[in-house]
Amino acid sequence: MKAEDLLQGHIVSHHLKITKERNAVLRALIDATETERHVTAEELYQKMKKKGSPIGFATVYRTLNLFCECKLAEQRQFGDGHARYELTYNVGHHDHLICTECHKIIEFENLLIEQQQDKVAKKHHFTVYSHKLELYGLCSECSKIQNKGKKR
Amino acid sequence: MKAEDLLQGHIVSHHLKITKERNAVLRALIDATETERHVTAEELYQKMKKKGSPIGFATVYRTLNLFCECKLAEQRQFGDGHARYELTYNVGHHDHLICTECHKIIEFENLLIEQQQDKVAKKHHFTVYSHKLELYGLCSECSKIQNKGKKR
DNA sequence: ATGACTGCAAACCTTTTGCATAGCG
DNA sequence: CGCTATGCAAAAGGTTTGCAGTCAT
Repeated sequence: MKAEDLLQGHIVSHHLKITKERNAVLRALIDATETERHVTAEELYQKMKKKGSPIGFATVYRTLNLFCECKLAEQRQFGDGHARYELTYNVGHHDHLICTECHKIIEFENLLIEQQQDKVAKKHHFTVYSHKLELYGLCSECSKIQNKGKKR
Repeated sequence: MKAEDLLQGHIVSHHLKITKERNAVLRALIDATETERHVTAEELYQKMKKKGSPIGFATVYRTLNLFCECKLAEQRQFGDGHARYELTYNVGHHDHLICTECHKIIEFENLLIEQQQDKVAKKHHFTVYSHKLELYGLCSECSKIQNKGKKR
């Protein structure tokens, strides 16, 4: 089942409507997945403007919220005041390494960590539905640059 | 070295000034540590108003930012649109379990997770300076209520 | 006295909402 | 047709900033 189908199913079952705007946002989000992956509403807005399918800002936000509701996408806050959206459908869970210098984002998975999280949750009698793990620091390149600066 | 001394040191070395407002915010933040621990600017503002040391909103924010700069406190975003501040000085690192229903926040530490994080960082040649791990779900009490509701 | 700090209100910025119009089903 | 979606602009909500006056050093 493709992302498009999940969206269509959700739309049909909730008596919503398929529109060219919703399709366009989904396509833009899928495109973004190939490259940056974590996109802001503004970035999507600009992308679609350039691509010749201009769309209102409000519609971008409304559409992204719709996507989040049907679990097609997830919203994340990396702390710069801009919400970022990420396609999650058919993508395994993963966490993030974030370079505070060049803003590069690397994804990773670690089973052992997930297992420990379950243990912690159980210990506190929590029913955990989701989690976020973010490591902030310098990527390999930015570490090098930093070190150069420090020598003498 | 106490938190007050750290602040004073930072203030003196940066040619800033010790004021009753800054002292009051620090005291309010220390007080909060005993109970809720993760406080919003608004909560501090209200707390200080009630305590008879009213303060401007802008000053609360400016002071909290100052605290973050000198590593006395940290800002966190738990996703409800309110930045929360937490005293970090002399407090070991910890992560958070967050109840999405009653907003209870439980802190925990897990060495194994930290070790795995180091491994992941090393694998990607990252120099990690900080991290956030947040588990979202229902606390024991809210889980119970939820279950009750589900039983026809 | 000098320069930093405060309070107030206005400005900011991102996100949401109201309303009239357009368009899917 | 009926009802939802869109676009625009205005509103909202949290945080920051400018300014004139106050206060620490």
